[in-house]
Amino acid sequence: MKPARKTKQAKAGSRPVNRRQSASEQRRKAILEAALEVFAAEGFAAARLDDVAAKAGVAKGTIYLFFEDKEQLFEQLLVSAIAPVLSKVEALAAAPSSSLDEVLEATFAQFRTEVLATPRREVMRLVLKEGQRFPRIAEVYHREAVAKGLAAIRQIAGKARERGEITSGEIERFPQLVFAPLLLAVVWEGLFSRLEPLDVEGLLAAHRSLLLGGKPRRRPRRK
Amino acid sequence: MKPARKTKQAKAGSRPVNRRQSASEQRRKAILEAALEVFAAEGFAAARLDDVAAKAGVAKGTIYLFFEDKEQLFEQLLVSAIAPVLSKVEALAAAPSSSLDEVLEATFAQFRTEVLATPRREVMRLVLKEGQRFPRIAEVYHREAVAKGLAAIRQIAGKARERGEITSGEIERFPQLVFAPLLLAVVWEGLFSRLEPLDVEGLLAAHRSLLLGGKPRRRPRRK
Amino acid sequence: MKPARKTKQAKAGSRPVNRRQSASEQRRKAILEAALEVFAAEGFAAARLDDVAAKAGVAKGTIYLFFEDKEQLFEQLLVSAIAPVLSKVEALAAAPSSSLDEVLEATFAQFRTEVLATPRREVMRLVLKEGQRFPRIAEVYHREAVAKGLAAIRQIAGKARERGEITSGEIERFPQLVFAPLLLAVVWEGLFSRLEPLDVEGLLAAHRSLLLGGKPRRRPRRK
Amino acid sequence: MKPARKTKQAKAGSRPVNRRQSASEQRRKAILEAALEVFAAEGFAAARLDDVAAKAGVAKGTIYLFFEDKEQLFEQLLVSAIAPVLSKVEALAAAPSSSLDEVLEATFAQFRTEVLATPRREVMRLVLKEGQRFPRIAEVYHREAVAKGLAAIRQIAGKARERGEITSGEIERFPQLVFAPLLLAVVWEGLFSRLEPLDVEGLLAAHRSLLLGGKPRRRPRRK
DNA sequence: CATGAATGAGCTTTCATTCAT
DNA sequence: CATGAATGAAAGCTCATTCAT
Repeated sequence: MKPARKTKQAKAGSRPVNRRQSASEQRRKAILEAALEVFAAEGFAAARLDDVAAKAGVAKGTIYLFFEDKEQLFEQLLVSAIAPVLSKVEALAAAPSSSLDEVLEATFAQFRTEVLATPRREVMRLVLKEGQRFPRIAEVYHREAVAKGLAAIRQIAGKARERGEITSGEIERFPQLVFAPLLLAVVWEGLFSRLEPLDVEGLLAAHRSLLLGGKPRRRPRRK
Repeated sequence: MKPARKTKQAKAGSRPVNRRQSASEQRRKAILEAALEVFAAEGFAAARLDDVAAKAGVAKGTIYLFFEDKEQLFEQLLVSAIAPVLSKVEALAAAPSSSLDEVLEATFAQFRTEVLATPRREVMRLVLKEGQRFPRIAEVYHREAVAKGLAAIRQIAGKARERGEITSGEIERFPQLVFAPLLLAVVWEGLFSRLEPLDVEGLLAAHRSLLLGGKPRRRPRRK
Repeated sequence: MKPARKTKQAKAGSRPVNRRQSASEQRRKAILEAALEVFAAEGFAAARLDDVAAKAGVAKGTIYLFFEDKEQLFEQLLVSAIAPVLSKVEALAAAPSSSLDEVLEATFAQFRTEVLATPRREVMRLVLKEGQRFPRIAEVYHREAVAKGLAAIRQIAGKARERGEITSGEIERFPQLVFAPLLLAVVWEGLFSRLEPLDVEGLLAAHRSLLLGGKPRRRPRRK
Repeated sequence: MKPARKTKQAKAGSRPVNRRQSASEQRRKAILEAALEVFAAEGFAAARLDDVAAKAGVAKGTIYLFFEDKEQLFEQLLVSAIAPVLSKVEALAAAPSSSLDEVLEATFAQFRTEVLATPRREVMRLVLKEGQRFPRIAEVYHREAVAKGLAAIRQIAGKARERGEITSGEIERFPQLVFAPLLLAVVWEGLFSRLEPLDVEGLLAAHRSLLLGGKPRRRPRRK
């Protein structure tokens, strides 16, 4: 709660103040980015703030101008990274006409490009790794990402059943089943891709096929 | 890899030697058990060998009679815990006649009773959490558990397809899809069950239904 | 010793300069006052210049416009606080006619109102606490306060002996004996008054009685 | 509460155990002695545990085997040093026949040899310096030393008055007056003896003289 | 002049590892 | 073999001091 973005003069638009603000904001961002890298590589306990500072190009003490302590840095890092995820998935859920297969394909594709291929995948891994020791993080992730994602899947599956695209209610009762292979992909890429690469696109296509009762309508584009 | 398991001569030796060995082996077991508890609760970096020693009822120095250092203890702990898992799954795979649904039900049930309900679930979580930082562990887990498990699933799915129980080859190409909800269950129980309990049995029943193309033959027993 | 008190031209200068000077002087005073509070509460080493700046209502950097560093601030604070004490005691010593008892009563009363009841008591405590680590402070205090005070006491006692009010030369040889209970009062109030309140007025009255050989002439006014 | 002097086998009197115990006790003593030196020289806040460890001839971590943290070390140091002071003064008070002057002379002499000339004088100074920031220390010092000392003085003065050696009740009402020059001596030697040596023996002799109404019976031995 | 963000040396504390007993 | 006291490197955090604005 220290550098509480003093918005005074925000309207006057005076350059120096803005420059200051954005410089401060840039520093904060740099620290968060560096922290994500280091925490992702080492885990919370083994991460050294020295490394974070070095990677961010600031002095050790500077971190403490923005964050109370190591734990706060960690939590704020994850919380701030988790929050903005939801919107797009919910947008997909709200999209009216598309078939279930199309929605799933779009969703899975988005997951691959927006999560698996970006630093966000590290955020997800960190939640997996440290969520048990940082209940607040597990809560936030559940509230902001998991609950909303599952609700969206339920909604999508409900519409699909109404349209007759699927018959059983399994997905509505256990929307986690739709997500499970995404989780597996994140974990696999972190642990085993070096030993046995995983064709995530193929995996998710096959998953869609299963979800639709073995009758996929669209072929996935091979890369 | 120093004190390389002087086990498995239990029957051959003279009594006093055996007693010594078994006393030593008990100590080793006690340390490994304590280590699993502590590592599971704290993660590798935050775990203190003081706590391991206290929980195991030995002096701190004793740990170093059995293990080179903290890292060796951790790796041997996981390696020794991973090894014995495989046999039963492979036995299931080899069982000739049963239907796919039956094999899956038995496998999932076994996973629930043998992994989810036992300390082995902590082993799996530790692999998830620390596998990236301990490539050797990821390797062992992949070789001993993942690869064998996937091979077994492939084999089972192959037989089922030959028998016409399923038509598509998705499962054979991506046996990970069969395993994904198990992974999800392990993760969910660690992170979210406090916030939103998960009916694992129901989840896995629904999963089986999906894998079979939406036509399950057996109803899961509700508890 | 850098910004050496540009005071005492208050009357001669042109107005704007004066206003500037007095604004600067006010800042300096504010810093010194804040510093006294903080140093008194925490001691030199534990005092934080952040707190001083906040209490003084200036930025941290401003302190360095007036003082070279923390140590200079501390020394100048004490030196400036010690200097002005002497005059009044010396005035008392010079007062010709009054009896020893009267002079002592006046002196002790003055000590109670001018030191014990004011922030100056903190100055004295700080000298006690930090004088050993800051020899310059001990020197200044000795030169400006102790030596002059003892000389005054000697002078007073000399006159009293000439007048026959006292017979022995103890006080002249050890004027510290006159001062000792004052010191004790300062220390006691800092450490023990919470546990066992001290009637300082009574103490000093009794002390006067002893100094006069057990024959006090005036009764102290009870408050 | 860590090294809780495990007295097991205390009776068996086996050498090794005793040696161990005394080795541990010696270490503890060494740390306490070193700590007294360092704290006395620097004050609590400025003292570095590195220095304490070096002076004690142990590693930094060793301090933490005996004391929870810096503050505990400081408090235990003072508390343990304060406790044993009382006995001798109380013994003097109980001594039946001696004249007040004799008792005072013995007491003051003892103070000079047992406090002023020993490290105990640093203990007293530390209480003066840090008692305000460590109320527990002020309490202990008040309870163990001050209160008992004052009670003893009161008792002695009472007997003296019964015997007609003194007439007034000042000392009984304010026994602090007897102690004040001792306090002054401790402070003076710490701050000013370099600038102006103090003949403590003479001071205390003169003080005795004043306390007795100006009629001392015994001449102090000049050194 | 005044500011306060930034710095980094320095301190306390922890804990894996060693080794005399 | 087993112990656990001792070690000291390493890490988190503070705060006097600086300097661009």
